[in-house]
Amino acid sequence: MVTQRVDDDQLDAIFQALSNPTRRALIEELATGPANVTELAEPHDMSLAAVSKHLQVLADAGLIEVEQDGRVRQCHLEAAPLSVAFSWLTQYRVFWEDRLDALADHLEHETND
Amino acid sequence: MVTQRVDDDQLDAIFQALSNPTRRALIEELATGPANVTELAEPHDMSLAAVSKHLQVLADAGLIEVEQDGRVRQCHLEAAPLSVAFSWLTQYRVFWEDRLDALADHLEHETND
DNA sequence: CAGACAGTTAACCATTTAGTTTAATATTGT
DNA sequence: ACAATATTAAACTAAATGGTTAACTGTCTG
Repeated sequence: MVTQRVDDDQLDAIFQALSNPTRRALIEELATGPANVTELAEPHDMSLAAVSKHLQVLADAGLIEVEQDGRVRQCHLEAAPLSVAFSWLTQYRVFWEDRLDALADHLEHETND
Repeated sequence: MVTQRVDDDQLDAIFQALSNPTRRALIEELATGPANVTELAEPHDMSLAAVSKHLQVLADAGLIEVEQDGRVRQCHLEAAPLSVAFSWLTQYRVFWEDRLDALADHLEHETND
């Protein structure tokens, strides 16, 4: 098993990038396939410049890659950083699954009152 | 299967809370068991007030619960919000696993140059 | 009761964030 | 060359963040 050395700065950037609904929506859109900036901006109720900045944040966190093709920029999702965030959370998975199981049990035995 | 309806605000708060290294460290500490504010603050190179504010952020995001016992506050980790963040990432798991597999394959075939 | 202890609140400050609008840059089609 | 297209950059603003110190509140103990 590959133990990845993940530094705080990377996790900061990834979670920070994920903490905004517009950026999460952009990720959701990009999960269906690559798209350029104008396409990505279209459904959002803000200026193109604002979306461009959000994409910059995602790119800085490594969550997307942008490649220029003439005058359009094609953006695509990058897998690795999402899995880094996932890995961090996985550390605590056993903990929370136990707790949620316990909660479920508790609620089950409580249904008769 | 339980499809949980998770609103943007909750995900905002959870990912925002996770985007700071001090707060992630606090979660790591609390994963080993409950602790009070003074105990949690001790290893951190900042004022108690600063740690108190970080704990408030975690509590607002639902990531911890605080119960007062005399003059000490015992904090403990809450399972549900971590699993909410996990669930959001899981949506894209198939996507990124495919990508990472493809990358691994690619690197494997590239080792001979 | 006086003082120590545990912690929060308030007021402040510097920096970052999320948005705006208005240029500026590069590319493409006529 | 010219105008349209795609996008970033710059300059600005309001609000949020992460920290400080100092004051305050509540609880325990001698």
